[in-house]
Amino acid sequence: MTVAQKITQDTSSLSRDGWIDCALDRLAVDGIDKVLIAPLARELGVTKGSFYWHFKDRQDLLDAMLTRWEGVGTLDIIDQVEKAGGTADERLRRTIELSIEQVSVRLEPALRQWGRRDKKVRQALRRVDEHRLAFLRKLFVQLCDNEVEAEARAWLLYSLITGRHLIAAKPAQIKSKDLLKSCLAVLTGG
Amino acid sequence: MTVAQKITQDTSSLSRDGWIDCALDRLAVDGIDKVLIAPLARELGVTKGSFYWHFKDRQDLLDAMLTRWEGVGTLDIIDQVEKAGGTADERLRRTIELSIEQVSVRLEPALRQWGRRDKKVRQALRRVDEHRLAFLRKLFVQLCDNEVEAEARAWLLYSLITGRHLIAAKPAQIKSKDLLKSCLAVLTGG
DNA sequence: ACCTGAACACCGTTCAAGT
DNA sequence: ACCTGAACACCGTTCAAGT
Repeated sequence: MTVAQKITQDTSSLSRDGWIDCALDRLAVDGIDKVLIAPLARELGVTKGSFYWHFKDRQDLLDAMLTRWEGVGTLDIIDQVEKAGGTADERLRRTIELSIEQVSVRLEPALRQWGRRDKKVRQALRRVDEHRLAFLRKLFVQLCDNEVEAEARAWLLYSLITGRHLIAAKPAQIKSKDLLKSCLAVLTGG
Repeated sequence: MTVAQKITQDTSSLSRDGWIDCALDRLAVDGIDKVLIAPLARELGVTKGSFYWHFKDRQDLLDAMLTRWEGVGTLDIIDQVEKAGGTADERLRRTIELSIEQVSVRLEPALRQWGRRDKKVRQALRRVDEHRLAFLRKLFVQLCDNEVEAEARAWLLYSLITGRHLIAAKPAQIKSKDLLKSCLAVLTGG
């Protein structure tokens, strides 16, 4: 590959990435059905026709979005926690702290809803969920020394982390920001 | 109101209900953004124009769908459990059994995702979620005699009930159908 | 290589016209 | 009272034509 070709390709792939970035923002805010070519084109200052140079069709863009999501920002938390080390208890506390700080609070629920209709998305989610659940299970096994109980605790905590934003109520006895901590205390102290 | 007027109104409201039924089915299967007038009209065998006799616009249909959802099928489980009576432990077990049997497994997650974008939907969900969480909290208080801990347990269980369908993994140590039961055992046995 | 512009089918909305 | 049919704006997709 010549330098000219490489530069050209980099530019082209930057342009593709531009569409993907824009589309992921839209997914996080409005859901997959609002990821529309015409509005994205307006936002990027080009015509819709130009989209079809970079992508075969709308599905091609959706596939690229999924690949991007699975490639970055899904394994960060586990890596960070493992690198920091500590006891199982400390690792669990660090995990929920990082879950709260996490930026993709809006992206992941949108992706989960998308996954209810799209098999490829479901499969990508399954890989991520299994990895995270295995991590949590491993930590709970060290605390309760029982595989079945550890699995139940892992599912309870992971359901709370992933599902709490879909529950519209506010806790009555606990401050919202302390909810995860109080729940973890129940799961580790029991 | 004359009988003729009543009959006319009933027919009209049946027709409105026909659109709403159809739309709720579509919501459950494909999400709110696939609740489109033209496809619904085709399914009902009328033109799109007729839609605008029964509804002001698409938003009017969405509002009617929400009202219908909040009116029916949200308080059933709690009513059934309370009517059957029993200890707090028995009531919790009945609650999760009925949650598993529940038909609206697909409708409610779709509605929750819709709620992330629509304030009215979020408010309706909040009323339902608060009612259900208060019910669970009340039962857990009888078991652990601690308001904060009861709240944490209620959130853990409710997150699992509402959020488990969005997690794409399958439990490794537990059969899928026993997951809720095993998790409840952790929450009541601790 | 990358983009424009026009074309076509489809959906939301309106409204005059039918029965 | 209830529906049709045509109209218009908007989005997905294609493709010939530009640079």
